[in-house]
Amino acid sequence: MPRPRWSPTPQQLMILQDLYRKGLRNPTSSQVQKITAHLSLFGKIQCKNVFYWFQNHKARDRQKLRKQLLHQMEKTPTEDNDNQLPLLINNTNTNDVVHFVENYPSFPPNVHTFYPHSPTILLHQTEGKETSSAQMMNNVGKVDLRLTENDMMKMNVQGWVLMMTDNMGQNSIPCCSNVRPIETLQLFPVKATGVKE
Amino acid sequence: MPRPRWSPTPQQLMILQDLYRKGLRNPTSSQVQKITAHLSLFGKIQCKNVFYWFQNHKARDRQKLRKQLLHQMEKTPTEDNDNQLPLLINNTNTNDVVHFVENYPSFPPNVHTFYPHSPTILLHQTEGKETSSAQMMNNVGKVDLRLTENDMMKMNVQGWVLMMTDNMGQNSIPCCSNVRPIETLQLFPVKATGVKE
DNA sequence: GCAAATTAATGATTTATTCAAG
DNA sequence: CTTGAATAAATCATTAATTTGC
Repeated sequence: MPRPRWSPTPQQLMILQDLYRKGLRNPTSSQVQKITAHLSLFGKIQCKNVFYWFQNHKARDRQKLRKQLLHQMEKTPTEDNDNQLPLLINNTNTNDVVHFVENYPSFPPNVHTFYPHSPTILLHQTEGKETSSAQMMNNVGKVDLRLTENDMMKMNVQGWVLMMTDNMGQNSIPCCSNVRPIETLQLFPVKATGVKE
Repeated sequence: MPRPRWSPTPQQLMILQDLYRKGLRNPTSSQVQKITAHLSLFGKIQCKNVFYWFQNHKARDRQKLRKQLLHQMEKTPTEDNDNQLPLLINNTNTNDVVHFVENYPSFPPNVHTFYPHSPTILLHQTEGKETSSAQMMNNVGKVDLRLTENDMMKMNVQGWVLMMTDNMGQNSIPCCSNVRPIETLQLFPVKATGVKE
C-alpha cells in the first residue's frame, strides 16, 4: 500500500506560489522549515513537500519558458531580427531566511501585501549559518517537522503567527529585530535587491 | 541607428549552453568559426559573439558560484540522520577540442541527441594546430574590443536569463579546463558519461 | 449525471554536472 | 584525481482532470 502523496491545499499552494513569485527558488533549510511550519496551518505537510515543490516548480517553470521561447522563436530566426524578448532578470536574493510575521503592526513602507493569505512574509538574512535545503533533505521524510520548539515560538492558526527565532544560530532573532545586514528584502517587486555588487 | 547588439536566440543559447556543459570553455579559432556557422542558422551572429559568450559565461559562472558557495558554505552540519545524497562524480573529459560538424551525415551509433535544438554536434580533434580563440580575435577584425566589458556583460546577462528564469546561478553550467591536445568527446552523452562504473 | 478509461499535472526519486577543496 | 556539496535534469509514480459510454 503506497503512502499517499501530499497534495497541496489551495491555501498552501497559493502561499507557495506567492513565495515563488517573490523570487524564492532555493529555500534554505531553515526557510523550508519555516515555510512548512506555516503551511501546516492549512493542512498536513512535511518539509520535503516544500522542498520538492520548489524543485519541481522551478524546473517546470524553466522548461515551460524554454518551450515557449522555442516556439515563439520558430519564426524566421534567420533574418536580422535582433530584438528578442528582453526578459527580466530576477535578482532577488533567495538565500534569505523567511520570517513570518504575524499581524505586523505596520509594515515597512515598501512592503505591500497582495494576497490576503500571505500577508506578511519578510525575508531577511540572519547571521547564522544557513543550511542548504538539499542538505536538509537528509532528515527529510523522517520527521513531520517539529514546529514550535525551537524554530517557532508560537504558532497561531487564525492569525498568521510566528515569530521566529532562528534556532540555527545560537541566538534567537526576534522577528524584526535587526541582526545583521538584514536586507529586508521586500517580497514584492520594487527592484533588484541582491544584485551582486 | 546602430544595429543593436547581438542577443542569442533561444536555439542559439541552448546550443551554446550545451557546448558549455559538455566541457567547452575556450574554443579555438576554428571552433568558434564552426560554431558561429552553425548558430547562424538560427539567427544573425558573428564570431565575436560566440567568443565573448564563452568568455563571459565562464567568468560569470565561476564568479557567481564562488560567491554562492562562500555564502552557503557556512551551513550547520546536520548531525544525525542521513542517507540520501548519492552523488556520483563524473569524470567527463573536459580537455577536449571541439570540432563542430554540421549535419553530420551519420552519427556513430552510440551518439544520441538529447536536445532537438542541437541535434548534431560532434566534437573531435583536428589535425593542424589550433589557434586560440583569443588569438582568433585578432582576425575577427573590425571588432571593437573595448566594448567587451560593459556591452558584453549586458549581452550575456540577457542570454543567461533566457535560460535561467530564476535568480541566482542555477543554470550556469561551468566546468573547468583549458584546451589541450585533446581527444574526442561526443557532445551528447549517450548515457552515463563517465560514471565511475 | 457518474464512473471507468484516458490523459495531463505534478509530487517524489534518481542521476548527472558543476566547482572548489583536499 | 578524488571528494564534498549543491542543484539541475531526467525519470518514475500517483493524483487530478478530462473524456467517454452508458
